[in-house]
Amino acid sequence: MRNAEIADALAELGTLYELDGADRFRVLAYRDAAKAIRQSPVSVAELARAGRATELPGVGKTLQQKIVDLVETGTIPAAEKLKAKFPPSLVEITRIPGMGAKTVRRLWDELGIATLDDLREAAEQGRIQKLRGLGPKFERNVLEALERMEVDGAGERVLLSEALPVAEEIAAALREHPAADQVTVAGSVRRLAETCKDIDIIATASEPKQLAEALAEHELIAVAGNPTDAGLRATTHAGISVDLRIVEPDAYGNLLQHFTGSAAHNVELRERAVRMGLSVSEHGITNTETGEVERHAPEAEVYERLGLAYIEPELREGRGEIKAAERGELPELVELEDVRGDLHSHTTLSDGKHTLEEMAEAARERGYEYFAVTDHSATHGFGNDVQADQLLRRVEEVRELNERLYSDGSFRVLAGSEVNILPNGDLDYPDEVLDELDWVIASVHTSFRMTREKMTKRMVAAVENPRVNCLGHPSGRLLLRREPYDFDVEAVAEAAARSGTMIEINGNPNRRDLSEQNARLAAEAGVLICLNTDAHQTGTLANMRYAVATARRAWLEPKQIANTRPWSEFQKLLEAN
DNA sequence: GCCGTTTTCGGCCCGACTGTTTTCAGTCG
Repeated sequence: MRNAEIADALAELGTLYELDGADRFRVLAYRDAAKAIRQSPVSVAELARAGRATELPGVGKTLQQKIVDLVETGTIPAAEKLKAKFPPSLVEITRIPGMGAKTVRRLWDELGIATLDDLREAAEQGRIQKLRGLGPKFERNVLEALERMEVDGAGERVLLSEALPVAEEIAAALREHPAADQVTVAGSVRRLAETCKDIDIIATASEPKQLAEALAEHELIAVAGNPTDAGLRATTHAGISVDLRIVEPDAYGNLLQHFTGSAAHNVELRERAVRMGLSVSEHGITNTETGEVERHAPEAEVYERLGLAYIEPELREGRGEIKAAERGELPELVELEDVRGDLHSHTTLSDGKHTLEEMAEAARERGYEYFAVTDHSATHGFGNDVQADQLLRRVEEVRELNERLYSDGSFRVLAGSEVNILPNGDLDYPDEVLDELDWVIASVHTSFRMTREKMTKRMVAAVENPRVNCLGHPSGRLLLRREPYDFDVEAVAEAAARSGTMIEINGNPNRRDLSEQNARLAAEAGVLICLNTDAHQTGTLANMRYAVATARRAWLEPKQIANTRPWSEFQKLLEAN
């Protein structure tokens, strides 16, 4: 059973308990545990079977047992009991914005509302507003929320690559406005998360309301609320909501810290503050004894006041960064400027849009020292396959190009291939063809639905193949679209560490694969990570920023990443393998 | 239900907003 399924079951059980009127902290415990399970890089089902699920933060003995029950029988007894008491469709209703478990329970008790259809009917008939504490406005909001849920996926998450350019464009426009002072993108966009629910922008301004009005009039904004001195809430034409908050300059750091999050990070930070006799909020830090409030214009002062080293936004996920900051043991994170080469790209030979020379020149212009072209291999299909004789001609073309354009030695192109890993773990070129290449990436492109055991064996075989330099997009996931295939990340990482095979973080913003959790696990296992774009045209070589973002969120330092090395050292890595 | 340089029991972040209320509960981020 997958981590996501276990997490879903526990989150549902938490909501069932909430409907049953359980203590809110108990409910919170189920939600926190579900989140930790969802984020775990290793199989929680296996952990629980081994009695080790309690190693996860927020999972104790009770939940350990419930996970075992779930994995072995497919259900949790407590959940079955509660589902006999309430229709499980009540859990659906709690997903409507503004409808919590308390309200849903009342509607069930007093009006017998069990489904979304029941709810719509009751609202349309005006039966909800007759209940004490729920008026006509609430009823109207329910109907509007139901409509929004049907019309489009309003409020759904979008890829960072959709949110980030919009956030940057809006922030830049606001900065230009004469009323603006400071403008910073906060929230999950600033943390460079994989996906974002909305865009948060923090600002100070001489004329706050004018700045809010400027946002309302921005060409990307489709719908805007009421501009005030406090800011504005708006929605772009693409359906992304944008929240602008304007504050006094002296508390700018407090507000930025608060709205950068994450929620988990802030909770941990504030719990620590409470132990120090302090109370942290977006308005400042209050001394609980004296009631005195300190405000901080620079964000770093917030961390300093709490006795912590400055924590980079990408690390603020409640994954141990506060303890590390306390001990001065935060990593020196890799930066985009550290990257000296890109080792996964496609050209017109397979499914790319630009030629070998166009791609090479674009890579050189980005300041790289080395660049690998890795078109798809013989069994790729879609009419994009490259047969062995074509590949060997490509090797000649690369040699000729290096000689013609890059003979001064400051830049070189590696002749490579992205070779398919066949279901049995073999590669789809003969060894003597692979021996002609400078660089081999091995990736899974077919037969995703193998058992965990078979898929693990398949990938371990590829990683242990002495002709393979690097494993490509290891999980096969597509963010918001396709789940990763099932394999044992730990086993593959151990095999890669043993055999000196690199594993890539694919910077395609749909992939970000290795994920940040898996990249951290692999690097800790001793795997050398490679940051690649998988660019299919010159423009997407810029996706290196997303590979770096994932690496930073995985706590990676330059030394853990192969292609931060200058060519002379990278070359030695290739020779050693 | 979890967890421990204040605790194995008694705590568990903080504030804004909304819609309904005469002081607040519920929901959200």
